[in-house]
Amino acid sequence: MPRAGLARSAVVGAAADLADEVGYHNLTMGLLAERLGVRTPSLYKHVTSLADVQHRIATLAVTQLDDVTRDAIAGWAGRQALAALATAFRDYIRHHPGRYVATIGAPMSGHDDPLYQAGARLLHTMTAALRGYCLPSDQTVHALRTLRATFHGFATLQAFNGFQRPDDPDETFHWLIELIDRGLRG
Amino acid sequence: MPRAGLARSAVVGAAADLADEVGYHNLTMGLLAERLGVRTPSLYKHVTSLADVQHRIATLAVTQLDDVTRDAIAGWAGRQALAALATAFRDYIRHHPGRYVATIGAPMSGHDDPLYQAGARLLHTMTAALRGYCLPSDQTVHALRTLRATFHGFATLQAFNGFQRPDDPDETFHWLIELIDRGLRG
DNA sequence: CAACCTTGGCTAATGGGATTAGTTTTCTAG
DNA sequence: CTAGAAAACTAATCCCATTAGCCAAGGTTG
Repeated sequence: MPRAGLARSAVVGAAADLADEVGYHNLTMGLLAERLGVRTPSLYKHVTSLADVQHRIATLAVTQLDDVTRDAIAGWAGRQALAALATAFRDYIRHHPGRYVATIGAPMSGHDDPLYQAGARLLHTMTAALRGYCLPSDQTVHALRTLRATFHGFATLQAFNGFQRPDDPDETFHWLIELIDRGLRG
Repeated sequence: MPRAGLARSAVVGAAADLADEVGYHNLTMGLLAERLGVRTPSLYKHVTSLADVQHRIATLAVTQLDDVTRDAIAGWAGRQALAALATAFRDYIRHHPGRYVATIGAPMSGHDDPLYQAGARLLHTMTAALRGYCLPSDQTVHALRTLRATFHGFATLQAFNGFQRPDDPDETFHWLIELIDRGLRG
């Protein structure tokens, strides 16, 4: 048998790609093995289970999400930063729907879980994006949660084709950003 | 064999209860059959598949969600209506986490799908809740989508235990309502 | 160079969940 | 009282995750 020369990162990367292509819930060990040119049980030399794969996809996604949002908000403040953050978020989800679904409700073992740490970094980035609004420190938590909830909700609706009417989702998106911007002042 | 005397609605009801108890993704045909005092294959006399059960749970959930929100906003307008709507939404999800998860990304076949129709009724109810803000008609769509996205996002984060910090989610919730209220004026 | 041993792949087998086929029992209408 | 529809049941199939146990590849070490 010629060796496939797999590395864990290659397995996770392929799994993430596959999740984006076929949908997170259709990602199966058999499919992943096929994509890697290997038999299903061989995967268990690199990952411990399907749940493990899913957890790693989630971690990858949150890490990448932090990267792109960090880039996006660089050099902006206030409403510009908010819009940049939201747009980066949405674009990532549009291009990586499977990865994104992996992050929804992904279980975390504790504070030393890489997924937790990636999440903490992302939260930190989002905090930076809000800096321009000069919120009182006791309100930052609420603002962050609001942002998370809003982006998440919008992304989910869009990802699952929740906008049935013909009206342009982009327009709604900008409308939403304006609303939050107004709300964060006042 | 004494007959269990099942009806489709009883099956779906038990499935919804079970989903709330054990978690949507742990709902299995075997578990459902056991709950109903019946063997697994017998269920197929009442529903066509697990996907069918899931779809029916989603429809039930959206219908009930419409009922409770409709009751909640009756007699209120403006910010009161908004708060009543949001609170009803959240309470329902808190009490019925499994049902709620069923609605996330539930596939719909078309405009004659009962799930679609329940969704349309709910949208109608939400429109009524916003009436007090006297929005220009071309903005109603955007406002509705924003509400949906926001509630959905908040509910998801709460359902999946997304609020890691010790700060009170209730406080965030009220903060969020204030923010939207401010945003809807202006 | 050759024995070695770790690594990564394979086949075969197990177990659980969904679903189908075919049979039997219970009601209910006539 | 009986026939036939409705609703259970048992047995069997298929798909997927996972485990057990075997084997080759290829670097390492004397």
